[in-house]
Amino acid sequence: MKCKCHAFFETLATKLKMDIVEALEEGPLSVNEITKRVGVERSTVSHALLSLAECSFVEAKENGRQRVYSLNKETMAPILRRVEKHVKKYCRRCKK
Amino acid sequence: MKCKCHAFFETLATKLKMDIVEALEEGPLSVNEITKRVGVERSTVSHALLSLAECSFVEAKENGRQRVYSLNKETMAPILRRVEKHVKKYCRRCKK
DNA sequence: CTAATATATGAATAAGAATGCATAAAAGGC
DNA sequence: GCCTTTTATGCATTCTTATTCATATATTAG
Repeated sequence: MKCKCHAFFETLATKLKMDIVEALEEGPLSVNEITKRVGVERSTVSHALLSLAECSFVEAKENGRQRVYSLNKETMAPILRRVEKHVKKYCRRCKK
Repeated sequence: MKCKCHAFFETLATKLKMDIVEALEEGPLSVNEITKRVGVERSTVSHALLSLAECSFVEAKENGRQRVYSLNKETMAPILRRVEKHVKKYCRRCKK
């Protein structure tokens, strides 16, 4: 990497944000719907979504007073596949 | 992802650890050599290397009193390529 | 225009993790 | 066996970041 963008990984480095990413793998969701699934404060979800959006991991579409977020699958899908592969092969904790 | 392994990203989420990864992209290095390149305490590098090794991002080989670390390219190479692609396309900060 | 719903923003706190120092352990040279 | 080199470990401190609360903004309904 030319660009020392550890920010890429920082942005994904919490359970909440990965929970959000996983929720969005199924399809676009509003902030409210996401909040219901991940079980934390709405404002917390907002903060997380904004940081994910800043790095273009998710994208927001206005829909009336709702904001519907969807995953940047172009980037995320292949990376998540790779991660899963690695975890399956190497991670002692995770493969339980 | 079935496995909620945000630990995957946590482990890569600091400048130091990414500096180490980048140094190792060229080829295996001892702790000392790595330390020279990244410009922090040796023990700090040790700590970072251990956490990288725990997640199998790097691997250590004993060589006398040295420990030579090398990158798990199988996992890291494709992921780093993807990250670079994403950054080039989306990251405003990073593409300067 | 007022009330209600949906989301974002800012500031304070709390939590967690990185870093560095001091020390230990392991290996090799003399 | 002792000293030197290399790396690791444990603990204390310092940073950083996530989270929450309180508040603001925006949109729609009535």
